[in-house]
Amino acid sequence: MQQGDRVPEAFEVESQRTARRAGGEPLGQALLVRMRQFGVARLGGQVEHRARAQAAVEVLVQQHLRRAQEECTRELSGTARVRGGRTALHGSNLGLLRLEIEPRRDAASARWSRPRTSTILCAPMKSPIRVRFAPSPTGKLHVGGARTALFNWAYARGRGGQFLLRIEDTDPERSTKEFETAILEGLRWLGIDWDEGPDVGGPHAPYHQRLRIERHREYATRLHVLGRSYRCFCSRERLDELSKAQEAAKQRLAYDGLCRRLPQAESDRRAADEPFVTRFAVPEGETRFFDHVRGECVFQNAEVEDWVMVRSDGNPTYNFVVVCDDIDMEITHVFRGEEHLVNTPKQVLLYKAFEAKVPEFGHLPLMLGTDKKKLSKRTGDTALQDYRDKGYPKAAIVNFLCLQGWAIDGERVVFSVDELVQRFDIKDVQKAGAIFDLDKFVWLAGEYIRHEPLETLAANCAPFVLQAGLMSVADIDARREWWLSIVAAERERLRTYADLVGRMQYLFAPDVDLAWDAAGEAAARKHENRVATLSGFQAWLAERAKAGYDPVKVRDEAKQWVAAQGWKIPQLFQPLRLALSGQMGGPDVFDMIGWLGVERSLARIADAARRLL
RNA sequence: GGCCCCAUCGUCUAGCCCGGCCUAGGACACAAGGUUUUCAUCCUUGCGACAGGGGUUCGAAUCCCCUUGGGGUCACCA
Repeated sequence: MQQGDRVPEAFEVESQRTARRAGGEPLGQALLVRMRQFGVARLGGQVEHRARAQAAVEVLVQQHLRRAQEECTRELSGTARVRGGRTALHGSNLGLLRLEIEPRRDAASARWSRPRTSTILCAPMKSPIRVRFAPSPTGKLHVGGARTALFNWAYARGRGGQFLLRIEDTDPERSTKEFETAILEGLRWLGIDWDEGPDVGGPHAPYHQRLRIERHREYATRLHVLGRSYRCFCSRERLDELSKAQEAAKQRLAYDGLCRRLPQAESDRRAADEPFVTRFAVPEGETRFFDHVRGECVFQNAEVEDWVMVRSDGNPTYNFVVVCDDIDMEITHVFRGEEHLVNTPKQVLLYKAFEAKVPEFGHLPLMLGTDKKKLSKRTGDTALQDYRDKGYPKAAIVNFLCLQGWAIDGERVVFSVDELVQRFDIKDVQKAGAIFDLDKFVWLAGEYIRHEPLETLAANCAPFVLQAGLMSVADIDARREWWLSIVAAERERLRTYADLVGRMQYLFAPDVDLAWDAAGEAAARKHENRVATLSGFQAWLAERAKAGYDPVKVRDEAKQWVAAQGWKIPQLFQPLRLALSGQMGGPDVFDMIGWLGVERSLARIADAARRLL
């Protein structure tokens, strides 16, 4: 698992939730659970909340036992029961937990293990889990990136770890401050916060990769001194020819290592007046690493080329700096998109060259377009901003993004961010790529809208109505009741906040020659006596409204009146709906009359009667 | 093409690691019906999958192998 060659000294900590998410309840001292039984493994964990301690510890122990089993199948087999978990958490810094390990059969020897008990020592500690999201400000925040950030964040928050943000702006050509700001803003909008980052600082500042260049150079020098890298003087031309020849010979495309064989003296001499890049000298053998999504991964080093570490202009490349920064920032878990899987052996080799602890990885499945290829602009909106601008509720976006590659339990679809944090585990993410299911996204957005408190919904819709120029802030304030009743009536038809604009546009249109949609007009025209009913109703309403207009009363009376005329309900209502709104569907027509006012309604009915002849 | 990854309803997924509770569960979409002044919501029902082939086993969606299919990646970009 961990390099496949040793059992880690202590496992990374798992915890229930961070203090800040504990819903205002008082928290106990953060405790580390350390177990030293079984002769082979120590299991670590962190527990925070007293009331939850028992359950938390139990979960931890189960999880860690399971991992320990994978780690050393022969030595360890069993499930643990935790007793007396509370004793560990009486506000003291130290505590003891007793474990009972049930007997279990060892598959290899077919022998039963002895039932055992074990004691765990608990001591406070800083959570060692540190994850990061490292976007490159060369474009808007991609929804896939947003999901990666979300998973990293949830992982950290769910177990008392730290989440940091680092801006990978080492490509000066394409990086812009605007994109950087937009990305930060987008993440924050989603509800993601970071413990360390470019704007909030932190003990490992700076968090702009570009500003860490001196540090990167130190690392590069160190590697050079170690003899793990070498200068390469090969010209572009030679490299081009090389790959052309390799392609023709159907060989793999890779640097052939010519300069690796250069004597040191010659390399030093040529370095004085010739341009060169620095390549990493990939050793022989194979490289293993643990991936929480895919399990143990093995790559043959022979397949990894001597990649360029430092460019001819002296700037290090991505694969190099990402490792330097992750080492410096003490990153313990690297969760990122699957496209980075093939970069991983290069990076692992670097960690080893620096004799640094290799983090655990987790390569998230790609988000696919309808063409089953990596989600691109060709097959739909890819930027988080696009969905935000279209008025998708952010909780729906978060929820939906998580659903791409992860499921809370297979039954439930709608869940909150809190639940995500509580339940998310990297090991539960799907290995296969997920096609971005827009239909489901739209449905989910509607689901959130339908459950939002009315005031909140109205506030969320308002910017779109404002932007469309339908109303001003002053209008909304002045006609608050009116505005809210419209939102309330339309909500079940909304899938995005922006949908409201189209739904209520008719209220602001002129009363003559209102735009009609085809389906609505067709529905109205299929009634032979449409003009008669409309005109009849117009007269009735004009008369009736003299006594004041109350939708509830008028609705009842109108229905009776329609029945008395011997008409069928749709004969009046379909043309009437068209007359008022120009649309086929919509809220109750008497509500519409209320919103429009009797005066304007009568005008529209008269106009429709004329147009429907 | 080399290397790597993946494979359950049309789509998102549960189950797979630790084989029997699976005549494979949920959700979206679709279809039918009900409620309704329409649209929508809501409710009920239906349709619908373990890629194929070999093993291992008393038993495989679950473990192993092969085939097929899909994807990723092969920059002095991140």
